[in-house]
Amino acid sequence: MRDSDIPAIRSLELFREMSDDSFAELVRGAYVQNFPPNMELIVEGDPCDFLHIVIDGSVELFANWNERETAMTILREGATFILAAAIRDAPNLMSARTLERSRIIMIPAEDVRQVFFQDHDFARAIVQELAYCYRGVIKGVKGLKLRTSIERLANYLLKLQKKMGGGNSFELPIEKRRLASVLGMTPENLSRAIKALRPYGVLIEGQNIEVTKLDDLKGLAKPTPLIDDPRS
Amino acid sequence: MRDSDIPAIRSLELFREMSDDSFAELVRGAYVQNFPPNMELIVEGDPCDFLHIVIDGSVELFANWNERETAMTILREGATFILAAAIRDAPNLMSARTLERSRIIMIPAEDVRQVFFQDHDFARAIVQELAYCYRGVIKGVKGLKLRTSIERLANYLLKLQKKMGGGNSFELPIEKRRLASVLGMTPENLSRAIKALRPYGVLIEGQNIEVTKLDDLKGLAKPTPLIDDPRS
DNA sequence: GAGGGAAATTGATATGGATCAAGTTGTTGA
DNA sequence: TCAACAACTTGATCCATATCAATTTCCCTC
Repeated sequence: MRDSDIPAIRSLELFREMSDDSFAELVRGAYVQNFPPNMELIVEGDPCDFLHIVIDGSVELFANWNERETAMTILREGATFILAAAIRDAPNLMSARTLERSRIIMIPAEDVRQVFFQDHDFARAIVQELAYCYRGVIKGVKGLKLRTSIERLANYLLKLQKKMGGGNSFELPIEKRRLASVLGMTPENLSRAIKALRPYGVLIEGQNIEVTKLDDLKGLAKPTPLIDDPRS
Repeated sequence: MRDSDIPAIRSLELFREMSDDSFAELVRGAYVQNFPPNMELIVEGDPCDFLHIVIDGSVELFANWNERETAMTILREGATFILAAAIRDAPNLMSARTLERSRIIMIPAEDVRQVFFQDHDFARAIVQELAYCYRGVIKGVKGLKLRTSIERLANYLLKLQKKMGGGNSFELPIEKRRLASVLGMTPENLSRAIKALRPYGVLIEGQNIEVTKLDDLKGLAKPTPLIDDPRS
């Protein structure tokens, strides 16, 4: 690991409050690596040896069953993954691949469990992070079971629009076929869903998104913090 | 709380390893109560004041959006709920209602956070429990996104059969309409799915289930520990 | 700047699952 | 014991979404 990485890591929520000693111990055993796009970092079913953290780039978590595949989520800088498996010393439930050139920290799961006991603040941070992830998945299930695919798309766009600063023009950060999979639909259907949002002021051309009639879109999407606010 | 409740609580995984002092502190502030069937224990969106644990009976976690409702899961003795919300001091993402007469412990969330810091073993148990719940939800999402409703039903039956001792005759522990909702389908569709499993040796009449050709059913269900094993 | 390959779109069609409308069975409580 | 109500089932139909096939667009590489 380069020394220049350390401040960025230290400033992550997971490590911000812990003691210098504990942090040093975690860093000692950690690897930081650059991966090319489309690199499989971990495979579903394999034992979990490292807690991973995305420093830069993006990573797709996905799962397979019976020849089928689905994207579970897309992670960006600051996100941790495989925390639950690392804590339980259990096999990974999801695979992970980079979507672009990405920089990843890998901390031995054993070290994480170790430092968890030594450092109250780290323990608190871990449990907060885990609870945060849990709630994120619950929100995802609620979206899947309670909404149609068009409603999910509409809410995704609203969330993205907010994240991108609230303007009415912004960029789609991922390929459409991956977005389709995350939202639980086929690429073909996403295309049609996009067209179906035209009357609500949504225009998507390539990666460019324009959202004019925000209120109309909200009227369709009916966003609620209990599904759509990642904090909360 | 009755003194006679204490041993049962102490023997739960969450409290088994902790010190007597810490346990006493938790118990001091806790309530144990019997609730009638169909009682709303908590409401989605409300602040979370208590960690709940089912001692006896069963509880349905469910969620609503836009006039629609879905069952997220059914909990039985030993299960905790609203742990993540309690830890994050965040609003409940799900509502809960009893399905039958049930006995529930309620521990003030504040006490849980307090004792988390005092007692390493409790902290470890909390984090294990939370990671367990997280992985449970992930498995649920995988089932929802990767399987058809008939495949979900088939896997549900295989899991239940195993849980009930492995015989080829056992009872459905919940109403079909709730099972339908948990599995992400309508009651009408569950009826048809049940009929569609006849050729695979499944016969369900009322609450009675008979599973003859296990191998055929497994051939259809293709169970995997990465979705269907609650431990793992 | 042309060629090739992947991604995206479009149209046609199939299908899983939802909805609606009766029935039927089952349960409960007076 | 029976009335009343809820749960379940069944059939008919509808709708959302998947699938299949054919282009078209985009992007990357040479």
